[in-house]
Amino acid sequence: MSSVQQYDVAAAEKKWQEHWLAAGTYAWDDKASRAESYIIDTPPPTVSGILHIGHVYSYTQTDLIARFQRMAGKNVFYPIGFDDNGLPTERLVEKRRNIRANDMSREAFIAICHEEVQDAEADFRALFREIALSVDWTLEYQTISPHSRRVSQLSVLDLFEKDHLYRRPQPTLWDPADRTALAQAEVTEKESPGTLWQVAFDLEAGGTVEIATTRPELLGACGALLIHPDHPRAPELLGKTVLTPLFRVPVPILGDEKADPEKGTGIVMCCTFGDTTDIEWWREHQLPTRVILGRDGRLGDFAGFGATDWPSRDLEGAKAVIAQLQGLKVNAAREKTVVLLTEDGRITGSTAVTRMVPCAERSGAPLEILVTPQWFVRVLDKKAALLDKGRQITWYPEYMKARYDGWVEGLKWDWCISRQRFFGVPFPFWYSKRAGEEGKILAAHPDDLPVDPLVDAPRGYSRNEVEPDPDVMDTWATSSVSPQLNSWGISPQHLLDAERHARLFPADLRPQAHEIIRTWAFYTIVKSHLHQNSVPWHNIAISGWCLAADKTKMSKSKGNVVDPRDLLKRYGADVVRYWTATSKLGLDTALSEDVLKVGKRLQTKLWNAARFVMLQLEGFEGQPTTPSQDVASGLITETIDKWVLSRLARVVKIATEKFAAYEYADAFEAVERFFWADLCDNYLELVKARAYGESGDAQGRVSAQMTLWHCLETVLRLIAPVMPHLTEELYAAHFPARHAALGSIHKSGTWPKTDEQAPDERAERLGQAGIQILSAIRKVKSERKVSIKTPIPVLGIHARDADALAAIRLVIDDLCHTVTAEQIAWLDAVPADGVATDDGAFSLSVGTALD
RNA sequence: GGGCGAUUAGCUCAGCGGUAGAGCGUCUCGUUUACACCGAGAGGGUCGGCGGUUCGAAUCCGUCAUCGCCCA
Repeated sequence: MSSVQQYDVAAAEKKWQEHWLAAGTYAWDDKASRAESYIIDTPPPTVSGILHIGHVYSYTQTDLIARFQRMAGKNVFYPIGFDDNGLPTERLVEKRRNIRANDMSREAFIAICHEEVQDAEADFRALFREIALSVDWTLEYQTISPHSRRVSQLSVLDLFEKDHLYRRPQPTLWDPADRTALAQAEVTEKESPGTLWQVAFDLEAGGTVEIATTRPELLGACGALLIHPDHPRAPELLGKTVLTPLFRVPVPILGDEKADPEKGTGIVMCCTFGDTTDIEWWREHQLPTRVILGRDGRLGDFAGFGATDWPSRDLEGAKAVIAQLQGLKVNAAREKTVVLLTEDGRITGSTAVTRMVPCAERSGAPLEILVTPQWFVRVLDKKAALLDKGRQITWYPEYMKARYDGWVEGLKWDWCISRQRFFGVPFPFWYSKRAGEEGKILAAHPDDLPVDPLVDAPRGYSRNEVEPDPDVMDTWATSSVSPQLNSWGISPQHLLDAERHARLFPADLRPQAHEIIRTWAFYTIVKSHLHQNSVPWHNIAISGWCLAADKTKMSKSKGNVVDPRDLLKRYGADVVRYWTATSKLGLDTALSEDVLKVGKRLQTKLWNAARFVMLQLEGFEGQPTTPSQDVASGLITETIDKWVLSRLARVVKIATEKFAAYEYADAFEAVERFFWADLCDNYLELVKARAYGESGDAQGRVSAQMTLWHCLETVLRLIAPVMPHLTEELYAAHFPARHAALGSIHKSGTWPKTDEQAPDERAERLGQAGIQILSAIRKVKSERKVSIKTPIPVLGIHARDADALAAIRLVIDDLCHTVTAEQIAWLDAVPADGVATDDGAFSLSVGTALD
């Protein structure tokens, strides 16, 4: 028994964190079979983000599951990685160091990125250790490490070999601010005020056609007008040719049902490229490509303008217009074009409208669609298979799968994975400059990976015979291979460690925040499908967001951001973990001081209850086995003892089932209720007489001690996933021999077995009689405003029937001490002043002593 | 505009076909030898509105409203 009266949270948490790290408590056993293992594919956090309480929330949720699985006997593979690649890091570095990547050499910039990443990683590592994530730190990985680069490059090689990857110039989402191609998943639609202009085009044969557009600056890129076949003017206009205003380029009027007859004038122009519909029309009607926008988001030199596929009937006039637009950013070009159109008398009307503008999620800049050569992963032709993979994964909560399905069904673009950036994994490709095979794609040999095409050369070629691929991979392209990276195997064709791969792939669990289902979860499913025709994981657990106390998103501008390190300093890790354990998967949760305070109280309560139990066990020399065995062998004899052990058995069963179904909040709630209500408020009170040994009932005392021992020992294990430090501290202090044998309460196999003990319905029914009377007397004494210790000289009890009488006789000795009844009178009739118990089984008379 | 969540006691949330639950807060009481970061008791809700199915609905269906998210 520890003589310490107060639990020193900070000291204990630090002590055990250091111990676990040094002892390798959470080490994965690389000899464990697949069946004995539980594999977690932890998504590596992007280290360029700030440390957020949301990290604590979601990563702790994963840890609760990991700890349960480990204690339940699994060999848990629980790695953590850091995703440091990519644009987010570049932007952070540029901001922090006040530099521009373009102002220095690529090597110098990348070196700075590496430095910044070290600091950010250290912060995350410290936080994750402070909240006691039970990760195996020897498995830590970085997406910039040589192994990660090797696997990422192997991934694209495998896709390339299987023809799932292609590179060609085609319309691609383009972020003019960061000057890079983007994928559909990185687009966010923003509402923006705009104007729908009506612009009059001259029909070649005479007359005019009014079209409606919000983007008149693209007029020079117009390739056709589209009209719905049911439009009133369709019969008259279809097949005719118009001349674009200002540029005087002849374009056809085509019929298409995607032209909304209700919108604007019902006639629209198709340009290179205003939106995705333009691309569809361009493909379907084989329209010419007319490039007027540059990569910097400014109007360019209209290269090719005036040639046969882009002729003008007024070349000089058009060139004068071009000269005025060239170099202008899109918005300025729009204003200028409107001025020119107005001067030319072409604007016949305008309406203020709200447009949905596709913007880059990162930079916020409005996106353009440019034709650039990029690497694309074929996904559009695989929707059915990807939906099928989604069905093979169990989603927690189940309704989150709809987000995945909706995303897959709505895909419009193949997945563009090249980025025109610096800090990322380069593509292992070169383009031949040899005569006769110019432009031929040369892939690196798998054994040579990782390669830097700017430095290395493909086998059989010298550096000056090849042109390196200049781009780097999208950060998702590299972070979506974590299941392959950790299992050392990309595909049956590319296994780096076949045995390890068989043991680790697919994973059992993927934790994931809900807003990145369409990116991270989706891409990871794509990769495993294309590489291995497999799901990457069997289960995916979706976590919600941590909101501020006012239930809004935390944001710097609102000033309601909570630094997780402050929270940890104030409450300690176990209490913060408790807060996490009270909310369910998938749901957003508000940070709540109330809940944290309850966690703090639970911590103290457990500490005190453990002290009390150990006081009663001083000098106890019994050798407890399991509750049911100790009952069977006659060591545990008293009804109240069997009652609490049965309640305990029930809780073990519920907690085990709920935890296994990822319902850790329900699991822990059951544990907490048992501990506080059944064990502390009722059992510990009822058992005191025997535990103190004052009655001289030696066997009754042994039974009490055995029971107390089992209750505490089991409860500590049940609470261990949520409060790992406190339970380890108490287990080590109160069960030193067991603790020494195990090394830690958190080791594999320490979860209470449901077959160690079974609920005993008879004991529960009998014990319930005592609880009923206890409760009724507490009520009487409370109503009469007297202490529970105020003696009742004669407690009269009338039982409804023989069963009730038999039940109450079994617990009456324990009960008398608790309610301070000095004598019992068994009544044959319901007493006149009787107080009935809630279940009506008994009627009690306390006499006049309490009045 | 489509989809998905949420809407239950003052607050935070659980329950998801069979007589409304927990914790916090409130009120009353209690120095009971583990714990006042405690214990006992009390009060508090026509389960967002309206329809429907059912012997019976917070729970299933429809619809509307408000909030949030995802996607157009």
